[in-house]
Amino acid sequence: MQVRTRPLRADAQRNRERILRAAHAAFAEEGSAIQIDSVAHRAGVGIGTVYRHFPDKEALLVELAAFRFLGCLQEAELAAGEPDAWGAIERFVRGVAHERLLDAGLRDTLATLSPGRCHAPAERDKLVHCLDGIVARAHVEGTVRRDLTGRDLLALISGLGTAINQGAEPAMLTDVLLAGLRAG
Amino acid sequence: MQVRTRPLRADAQRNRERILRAAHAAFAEEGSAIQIDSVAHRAGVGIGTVYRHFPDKEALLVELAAFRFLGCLQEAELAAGEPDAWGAIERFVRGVAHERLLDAGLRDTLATLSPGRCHAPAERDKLVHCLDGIVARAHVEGTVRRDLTGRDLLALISGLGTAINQGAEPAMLTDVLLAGLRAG
Amino acid sequence: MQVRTRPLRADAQRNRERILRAAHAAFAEEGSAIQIDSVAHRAGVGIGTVYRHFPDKEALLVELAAFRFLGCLQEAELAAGEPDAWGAIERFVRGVAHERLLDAGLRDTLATLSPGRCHAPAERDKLVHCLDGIVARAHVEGTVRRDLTGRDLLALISGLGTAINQGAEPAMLTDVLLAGLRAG
Amino acid sequence: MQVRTRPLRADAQRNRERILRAAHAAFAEEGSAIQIDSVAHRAGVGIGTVYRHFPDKEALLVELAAFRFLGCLQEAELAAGEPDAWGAIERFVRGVAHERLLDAGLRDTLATLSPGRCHAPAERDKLVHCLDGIVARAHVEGTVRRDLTGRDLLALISGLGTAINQGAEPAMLTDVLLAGLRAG
DNA sequence: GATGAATGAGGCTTCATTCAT
DNA sequence: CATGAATGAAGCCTCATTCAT
Repeated sequence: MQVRTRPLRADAQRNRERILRAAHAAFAEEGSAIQIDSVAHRAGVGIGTVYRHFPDKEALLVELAAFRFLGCLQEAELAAGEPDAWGAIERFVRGVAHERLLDAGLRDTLATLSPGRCHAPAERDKLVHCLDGIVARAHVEGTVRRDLTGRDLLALISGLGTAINQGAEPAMLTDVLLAGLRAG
Repeated sequence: MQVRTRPLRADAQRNRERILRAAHAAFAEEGSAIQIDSVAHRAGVGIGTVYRHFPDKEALLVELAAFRFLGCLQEAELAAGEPDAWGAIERFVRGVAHERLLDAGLRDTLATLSPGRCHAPAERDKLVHCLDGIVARAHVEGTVRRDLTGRDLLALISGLGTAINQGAEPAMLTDVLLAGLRAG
Repeated sequence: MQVRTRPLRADAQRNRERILRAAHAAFAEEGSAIQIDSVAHRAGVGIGTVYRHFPDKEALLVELAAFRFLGCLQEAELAAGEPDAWGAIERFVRGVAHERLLDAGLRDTLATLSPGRCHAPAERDKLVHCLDGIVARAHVEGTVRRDLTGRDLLALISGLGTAINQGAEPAMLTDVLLAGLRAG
Repeated sequence: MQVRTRPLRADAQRNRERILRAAHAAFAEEGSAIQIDSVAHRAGVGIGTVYRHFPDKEALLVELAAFRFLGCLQEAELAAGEPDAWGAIERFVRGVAHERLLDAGLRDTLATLSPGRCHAPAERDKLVHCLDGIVARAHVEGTVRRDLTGRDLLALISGLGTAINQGAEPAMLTDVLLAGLRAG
C-alpha cells in the first residue's frame, strides 16, 4: 500500500477540506445518493480533484460515514459527562435525534451498521464502544433493560431516524424510545 | 381510471403473477432499487412482458407498495380480533416485525409514508385507518401513550424495520418499542 | 410466390376492409408514422389479424400508398374530362390540394415518389401516365411550360402539400403553382 | 438562459465542431431521424460526449435547425444586396434550391415552420423578417404577387425542397416557383 | 382464422470513472 | 496538481413482429 510520505501541499489540503464540506452538505440533503459531479460543483472544484482526493465514490462515502460516526461519538462523549448513566443515555438520544444531526446523511450512515455494509466500521466500533460504556454504567444503575447493548442502542437510533423521516413528531418518537429502554 | 372489463387470459394472468412474484422476491432483497430487466429475468419473461403489465417502473413499485401495505393491513385486521386493544397492538407489532415480512421491500415501503413520496397512499391510508381504530380502543383502555396515533405507530414500525436490519435482535427491539408505547 | 387460390372468406374480407379503413384514417392523421397497434385498435381487431392480412408494416404502407395514388388518379381522370387541358390541370391541382385529400397520408405518399423509395411504383406510374396525357394535350394547346412532364407535375403537388402544411393559405399556394406552370 | 462565460477548451471546441459536422452530415442525409449513437460514431466520439454538448436529442435538432435557418438567412442577406428586389428573390430562391443546401436536413427544418413544431423559432423569425423586407421592396417594385409575404415565401421554399427531392429537375421547379411568384 | 400476449432489438439518457490539457 | 471533457456500461422504455391460446 502506498503510504503518503509527506503532508499535503497547503492548497491540496484546502481543496480536500472544501470537498469534504461540500460532500457533507450534499450528504445531509441527499444521503448516499450524492453524485460526484454535484459534490465537485458545490465545492467549486473540478471532478478530477475529487477523484484525486478520493479514489472512488465509495471512499468518499467512507469518509462521510466516519465523520458522522465521530459526530455521534462526540455527542456520546459529551453525554457520558452526565452524572448518571440514564441521564447520559437520554441526553445522547435527544442530542442525536436533533434535526440538524439526524439528516439524510446520518440516517444513511446508521442504516448501514452491519458488517459488510458499514462504510466505516472502525469509527462505528469506537462509537459502539463508547455507548457500551454508558450502557454498562446504566446496567449498574439498573436504569435500562437488562439485555441492552451499545450496538442495540445504535440500531435503535438508526430506526429513530427512519421514523422521524416519516413525518411523525420527533419528540414523541424519542420519548417512546427512551421509555422503551428504561428498566422495569 | 381504466378498469379491466374482462379477466386476463389464463396465460397472461399466469405471467402477471410470475412477474409479481419475481418482483416481490427482488423487492424483498433489494427494495425499491429493483431493476426491470432483473425482474423480467427472474420471472422468466421478456422485458416487454413486464411493460405490458406495468406501464413503467413506478407502476410496478406502486403495485408492490400496495401489496405490502395490504399485507400489513391483513396483519392489523387479524390483530384487531384480539379481545383487548393492547393485545392487538402487541400482536400487530410482533407480526409485522417478523423477518419474512419486514424485509427490504417493506422497509422501503414504510420508509416512504409521507405525502408525495408514498407509492400507494390509498392502501397506506387504509392501514392507518385500521391502526387508528386499534389505537383508539387502546386509548379507551388507557393502555397506550395518550399522544399516540395510528400514523405514529406506522412510523415506528418503519423505524423498527430499519433497526432490525442493522443486525440487532428483533425480539428485543420489538420489546423496546412495545414497552415505549405502553401508557404510564 | 404463394398465390391465393380461393377468395377470402366473407369475414376475412370484412376484416381486411376494416383494417384498411382504420389504416387510412390513421394514415391521414399521422402519415407513415402509423403504428400497427393503433391501426389494429382503430379497426377493432387484434394485431395478429393485421399481420394475417399484411405480412409487415411495409406491406400495409404499400397498400395505403397505392390507394392514395389511385385517389389522385381518379381525380386526374375526372379532371381529364375538362374540354381543355389547362382546365384539366387546374382542376386536378385544385382538387388534390383540397384539405381532405392532401393530408399527412397523401403528403407522405407523394414525398416518396423516387425509385427505391416509392411504396407503390405501379400505381404511381399509372398516375404519372395519366398526368402525362393531360400535360401532352396542354403542350398541344401551348398552355403550359414547354419542359413540363407529368412526373414534374406530381413532384410539384408533393411540394404543394408540404407548403400547405406550413400554415400558408392553400388557395394562394395553389395559385402560385398554377401561375408558375402556365406557358409564357 | 445559461450563458457560457468562458470559451470552451480547445479540445472541447474541436469536439463540439466534430459533433456538429457529423450531425450536419447525418442531418443532411436522414433529416430529423438522426440517431445520437450514429452522430457520435460519425464524429468519432463517445455517446456521452454528444450529451455533454447537447442535453438531449431535441437540443441537437434545435442547433441544427437554427444553423439551417441561419444558412438561409445568410443566403437571403446576400440576395438582398441585389439592386432590385425581384432579383433578390430570384437569387435567394435559386441559392437555397441548390442541392447542397436543400437536403433532407433543410427540408425537415423547413417542414416544421409552424409554431409548436419549429425547433428554432427565433432563427426562423429572423429569416422571415429578412424575407419580409425583400418582399416588401418587391411590392413597391410591383414585381411579385400582391398577397405574398415572407412567411409564404418560406413555405414555398419548403415545398420546393420536397418537390426537388422527388427527383424532378431542380432548375425547372425553381423556374415554376419564380414564375408563379411574379406579379401579373 | 382471430386474438392479443410475449418477445427483444434498438433508441434515449445518466453518471461513475478515466485521461488529455 | 487541477481541470473538466470524454468515455461507455447500464438502465429505462417503445414498438415491429412472432406465437401460444
